[in-house]
Amino acid sequence: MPGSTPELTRNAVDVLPEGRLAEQLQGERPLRVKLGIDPTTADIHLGHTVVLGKLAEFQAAGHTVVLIVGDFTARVGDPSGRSASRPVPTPEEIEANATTYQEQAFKLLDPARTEVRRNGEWLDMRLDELLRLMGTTTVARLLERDDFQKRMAANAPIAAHELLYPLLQGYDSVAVEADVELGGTDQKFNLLFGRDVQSAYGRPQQSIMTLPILVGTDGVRKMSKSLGNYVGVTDPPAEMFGKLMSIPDEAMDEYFRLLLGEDGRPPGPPNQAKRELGRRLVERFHGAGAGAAAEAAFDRVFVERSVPDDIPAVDLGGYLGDGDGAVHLPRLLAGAFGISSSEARRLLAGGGVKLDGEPLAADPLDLPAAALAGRVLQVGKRRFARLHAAG
RNA sequence: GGGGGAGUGCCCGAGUGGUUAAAGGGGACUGGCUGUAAACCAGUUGGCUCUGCCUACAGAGGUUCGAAUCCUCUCUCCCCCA
Repeated sequence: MPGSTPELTRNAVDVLPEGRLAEQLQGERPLRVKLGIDPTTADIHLGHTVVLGKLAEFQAAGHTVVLIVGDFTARVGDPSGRSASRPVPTPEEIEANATTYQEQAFKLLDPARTEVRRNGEWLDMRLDELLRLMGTTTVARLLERDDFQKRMAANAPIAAHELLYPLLQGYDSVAVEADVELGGTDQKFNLLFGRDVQSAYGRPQQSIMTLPILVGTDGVRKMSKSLGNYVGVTDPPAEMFGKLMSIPDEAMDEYFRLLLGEDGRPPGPPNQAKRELGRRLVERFHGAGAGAAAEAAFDRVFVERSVPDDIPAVDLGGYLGDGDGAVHLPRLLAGAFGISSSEARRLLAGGGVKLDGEPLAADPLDLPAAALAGRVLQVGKRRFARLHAAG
């Protein structure tokens, strides 16, 4: 099969066992390359796309991608990198997420060369089958992983079912006859464990490849929805561009390398490089032309300090006081921006609220609707609302 | 099953009867500077019909003029023994 080892292993951290992938690539048969994603949150973010991008490379080389949507494993919760058991999403949430995941994954993957499977197909097994699966390993093996060692050292709980996670993920590999499995570096234990499960079931063992974990927009912690430092692949262009502009300079090299396949960030002023990063990633997810448009919109707001094109409209009608035609600002701000009215008061007092670009005093908390209608209310640098007269 | 320890605001963590909406740190937000970077400076960080009121220190009840702090029961977690 085509696809040279050096190309396909670019950016990889571990490719194990040594030399195995190269052998597999010598074969005649397209490889079955597996990735499992648990639909525990609604969005795929750029961090996931590091691995998805690698899968796309395998596809381009003629191999088959097996994307496993972990509708069943989502109920267990992957302990990887976790210092606590995670909250379990409801079946409805899992189902909703599972659907959008496929859509989002196809922003990078070729649907024609992707086999999408849900692991509920085979993991919802009889107890005797589960016992057989559990019998393939030992408690010591399951506990030897780092995250558990840390939890034990910290006296943090480990739920019994969490122990099963690697077995279940490994069984996925048996079920789909995976030749290769990809994952983040935090998946190394699970991926290697899959090999043991495969061999216990008399199947050929997969090789594994781990890829670096992308740092979030804060430049410190890994990108994750729950940490709020993520860029979602479905984020609107302006938001995506803006988030990318806010990453620390130090993170740029990594973004260029892992997301764009470059050797690092281009030379020149950091600001220019970051703009290029933003443009190119927006193009990738929103199509040609979207990048330049997002950049232009960004400049209007942050360089020219003017108001973005499409901002939400707020009808003053719902905020009028008792008959006197006055609008209570805290309530208006609360309704328009989804903050509490107490927070709105604080922002007013701190000079964080503007009307048509002019700071709004906290002194009169009630303003006549006539003084607000048609004007633009702004909180901080990036939250806007256009006010409309009642009616 | 027996014994011991612990549960505080977004997170960590101080506080063991009274000026405690609760020290300190982190994070976040706002303002300044700027490249929506970093660093730095300043402010804010429970809610509301906001010179006041309400809710809050796992939950419920109780003692007290007054409780996060004392008592009882419940729930959850950790450790040791079995």
